[in-house]
Amino acid sequence: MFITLDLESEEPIYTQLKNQIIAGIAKKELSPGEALPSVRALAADLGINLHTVNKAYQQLKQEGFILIHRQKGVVINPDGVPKADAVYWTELSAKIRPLIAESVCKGVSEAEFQELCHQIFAEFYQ
Amino acid sequence: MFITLDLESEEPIYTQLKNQIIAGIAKKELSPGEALPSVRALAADLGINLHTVNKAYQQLKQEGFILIHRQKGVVINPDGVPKADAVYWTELSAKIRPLIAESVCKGVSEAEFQELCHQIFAEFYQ
DNA sequence: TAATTGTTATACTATTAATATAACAGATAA
DNA sequence: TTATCTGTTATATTAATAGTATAACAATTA
Repeated sequence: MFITLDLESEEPIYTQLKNQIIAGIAKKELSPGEALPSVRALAADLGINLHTVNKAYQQLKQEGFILIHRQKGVVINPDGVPKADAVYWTELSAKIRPLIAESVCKGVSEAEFQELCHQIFAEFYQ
Repeated sequence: MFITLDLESEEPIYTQLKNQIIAGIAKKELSPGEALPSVRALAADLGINLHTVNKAYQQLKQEGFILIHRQKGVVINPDGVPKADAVYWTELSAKIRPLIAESVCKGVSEAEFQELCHQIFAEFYQ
């Protein structure tokens, strides 16, 4: 599980970190129960601050991706990630809608959009 | 063309404004060449500051959705919105990828995801 | 001449992102 | 016992962004 950060990006560091861990779980590079580095170890490894890693971990915990034991450390949720519920579908729609609106304006067909999504799904099913 | 803002939202006001104008173009509620309110008029109408509207307009201009004539006002691009190019496809992928990664983690199948996209596309082709 | 247009400039408040230290409490290893 | 490591909490600072508030400018139009 490699993590690469773009410190010049407009995307906050903690968001990049969150998304890469989520991608790692989706690609099964990270398995349920598997340990993640401590906040201090990962911060040192990535050359960033302890609190930036902690912010990413706290949000991942809040969303059910990981568990944090006070003295044992951080692990990928052994029970798996909570399944999509109605709230998640609503939030997902709200995130995708502006992307589709812009695509429609720019002449992207539904088939082209679906093909792009298909290719991205394939990245997670290797 | 109705615009509704959620001043409590974490989404910046100028972003909400941008997205609703883009959605208006996608739904053909706004046609090429059609005039938009002046920055002052729209700001007064929405109860927000002139500069917030101006920021949205400037970004829409930068991305080719609208034209701004110094004394004539603001119009939807009469030549239509620039078609998707390689850069746009790359940016679109980067925005969709984390959404798909999270969906995969939460047990959403590709078919379910595609169906959601299909329904959203349908909103723009009524 | 007066009003309206986009534009620019300055200033201020509030929030967020990121960093820097420091300390605490509980568990574990020497 | 002591030292170390864990997540956690607290405080402080810097930088950037979002939003607002005025004010003024230049060009067009009524």
